[in-house]
Amino acid sequence: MKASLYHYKTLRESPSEAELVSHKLMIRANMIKPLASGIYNWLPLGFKVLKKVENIVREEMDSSGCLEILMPMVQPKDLWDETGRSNEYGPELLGFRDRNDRDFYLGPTHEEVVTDIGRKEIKSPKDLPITFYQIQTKFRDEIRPRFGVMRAREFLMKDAYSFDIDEEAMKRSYQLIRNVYIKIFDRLGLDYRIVNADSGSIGGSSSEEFHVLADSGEDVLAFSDESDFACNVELIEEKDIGKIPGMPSPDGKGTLQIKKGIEVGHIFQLGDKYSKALGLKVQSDNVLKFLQMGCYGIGISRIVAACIEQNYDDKGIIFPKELAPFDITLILINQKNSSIVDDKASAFYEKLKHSGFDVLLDDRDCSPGVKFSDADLVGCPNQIVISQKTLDNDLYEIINRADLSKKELSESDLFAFFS
RNA sequence: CGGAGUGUAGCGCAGCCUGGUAGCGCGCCUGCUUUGGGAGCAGGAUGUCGAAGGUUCGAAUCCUUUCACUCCGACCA
Repeated sequence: MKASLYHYKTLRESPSEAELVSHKLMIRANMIKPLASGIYNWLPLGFKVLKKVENIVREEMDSSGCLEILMPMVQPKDLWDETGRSNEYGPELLGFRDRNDRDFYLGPTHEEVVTDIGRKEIKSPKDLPITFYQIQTKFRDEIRPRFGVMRAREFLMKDAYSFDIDEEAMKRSYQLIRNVYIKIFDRLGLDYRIVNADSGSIGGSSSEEFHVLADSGEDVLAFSDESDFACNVELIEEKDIGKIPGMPSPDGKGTLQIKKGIEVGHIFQLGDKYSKALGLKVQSDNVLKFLQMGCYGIGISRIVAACIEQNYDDKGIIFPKELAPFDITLILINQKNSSIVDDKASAFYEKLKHSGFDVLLDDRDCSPGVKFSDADLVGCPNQIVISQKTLDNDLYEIINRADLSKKELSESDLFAFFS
């Protein structure tokens, strides 16, 4: 992509409403633009990153055998009355009425709809196990949206739902998806923890959350310094929270410490809560059995913000390789007055593209400082400088965004460096 | 919903106290010069001063109402 043709416009100052680092940087990098409280436009650069997260999640879900579907965002209130959640979920449900006086909600989650699909599609134990998932916009009328896309009212989520014949099988499905989640978050390059958590209004017997560790996190996690034990302190009596640091771990291994986390994934063993409420059952061994369900969420848009919370410096975002909007930014110095720089860069750009790299060619007519600053701000992992100086020596200068170290390499060394 | 704050050009802000018809920096447009870490000079465009009502000869400024946005809290797969 040529920067002159891309909507590559950054802000020097962050708007006053932004408080969180990720929110400020996303706005300065022109990734997102607010439309209303908790409702955002995703502009080209931000959308590109969002799609990278989405694609990683999709790839891993697909390869584990989950089946992608797309459920409607608009859901009939009747369905929510069947499970009783139209009351339970409360004012977070944004509803409206159609021209025939039928009530609808904008979907905050899809247990009801997917269970309805289940009772229409799953007729026999032979149809099991099966897991459906979707990547789709959710709407929750949060009491207080904040922190940009971190806690937005409208946001992008991957939600998956497993169906099994009995509890044992359900637990297997749960474990399988738990492992998929581990793969996903490893690939995303995030520092995260899996913690026991409260199931809240989704319900079910047990649930675990995936948290990206960050000081700006809204959740407080307690975990052992020697074992895998970890939990969300929402499970602990408030008066006891202060006593946690230094306490022996409940599993007997190590002592507890506390860190803040951003919840980016949550997996639940739902049991038969929804299958009973909506009558989802099949005949097995001459008896009708309610299906055992699990549900599994990942906050796609939240991950973009959480990733930035974990990867930035005073110059801007430092995207991990898998999420960077571009692999390489080519920075042209004074290309306007040097046709050699211009020609060489164009040829090199094509070559990199053909080698499979996603490259941003910064051919804008502006001073080098602007290009360097913008490249640092949007956080692509590598910058390659092309100037008369480097061309005279037949070298390319490559700058590593993470530590801003510089290296001069010949073209062949450079390709070797990237492969 | 309780508490606090902010709305003035695309962004950041001043002006308001003490009423006199709107300004600064960045950005944007034009031209010339410049080009290795947010360039210089010259010229230029852009505002229903969040909205409505009131007071006044006159309101960005004072009063009332209202809307939006942000922060703290409660809340939150």
